[in-house]
Amino acid sequence: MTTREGLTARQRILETSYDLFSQRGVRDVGVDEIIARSGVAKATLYNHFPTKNHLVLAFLDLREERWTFEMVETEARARGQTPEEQLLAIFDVFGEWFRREDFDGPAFISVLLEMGRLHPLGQASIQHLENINALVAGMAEEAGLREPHEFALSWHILMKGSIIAAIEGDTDAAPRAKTMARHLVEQHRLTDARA
Amino acid sequence: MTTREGLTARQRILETSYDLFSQRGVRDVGVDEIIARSGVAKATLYNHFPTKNHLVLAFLDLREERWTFEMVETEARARGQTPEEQLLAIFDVFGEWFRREDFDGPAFISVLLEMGRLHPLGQASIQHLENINALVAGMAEEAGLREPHEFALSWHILMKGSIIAAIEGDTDAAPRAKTMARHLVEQHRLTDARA
DNA sequence: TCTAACACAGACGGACCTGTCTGTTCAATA
DNA sequence: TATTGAACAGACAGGTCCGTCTGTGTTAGA
Repeated sequence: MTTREGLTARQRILETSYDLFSQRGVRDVGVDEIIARSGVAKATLYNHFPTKNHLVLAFLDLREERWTFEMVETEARARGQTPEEQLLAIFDVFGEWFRREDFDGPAFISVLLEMGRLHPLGQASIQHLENINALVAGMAEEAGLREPHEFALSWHILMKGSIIAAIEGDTDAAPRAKTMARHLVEQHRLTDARA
Repeated sequence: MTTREGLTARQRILETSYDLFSQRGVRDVGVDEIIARSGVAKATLYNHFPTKNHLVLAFLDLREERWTFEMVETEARARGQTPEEQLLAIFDVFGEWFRREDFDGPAFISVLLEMGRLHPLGQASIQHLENINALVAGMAEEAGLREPHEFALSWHILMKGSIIAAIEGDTDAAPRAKTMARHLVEQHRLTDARA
């Protein structure tokens, strides 16, 4: 089952796909390149993933696990003492992500724009984006903010906008978004008077 | 030079490309489809545009003319009495754009994500996005806001974020962004006390 | 030792892509 | 009328892509 490096063929395929898809997009990377790079036979790939679309779906799931949950949620929760601070820490995590030399860009948004919202992969991406929304809404609820769902939708605009800005080259997109995010939190605090 | 419908071959090619590229992205549409749809010979297309990339560049220029200037700038300026109102009116224009049945999504961001920031088409898209930034900065200057360039970068985050949210399905992304935009304006007003 | 499951290697078909090429038609102009 | 430039029509080459297929090797367990 396992070969050199202690990874199964399926794992090697998925790891290679993760790297290539993240860096260059799902349309620019063909199965032949994935096969060559992961040192796997074509039949093996198609044994584990019936079509390329299935492989992309597996990639998106893995992306959610690593990016949404391990990088964004776990890191943000670890950096803040209070739920409010944890929310704001998302943009500190973003700031470091934006500056990494291997900054890979937004997988869900890229797939959504590449494939369109009607395509199955676009639909899957929308679902993953909604999961991010639910995550933010949950943290807003923990922070005792009012209208956590509406809050999350606005918050997510800041997240997505700052990511695109970072790709464009704005290296300070994260602190910029964080400032706006702070005002949004203030607007949603129950104890605060409404503007 | 001109044929039926009074359009030159070049114009027909560009109009067809505009519709197809806007709706489905530059990677999903091949030159054969553009030829068939615009009723033009292949040699004619390659007479006017040396490569497909040249055609995409012409599309991006046309997009800037129609979307950035005619739709966003002109409409926003027409709807507001004061420069501040004109800035905020951008999100009213967005609100109507998002709800149009032929809402076509963000061309510059899509091409940037599809091709990558190093590709010539990605570079061209970044340039067009920076032109939007300059436009916003100019309007901020007219409104007498402090730090118009920094303001524009934050403002643009709201624009881009709301567009992605709209594609995702958030039909109220525009008013949501407008609320945050209003607070951003307040933060940059000279006459206002800082927080 | 034999067998069954898995993985490797790579050819192949059919569809698509971009860009080039040949040849024809048509309209304006000299 | 003759010519010239532009566009039409479509075959074609060279490449890529996805997915199928055949055949070989390797490993684990009965």
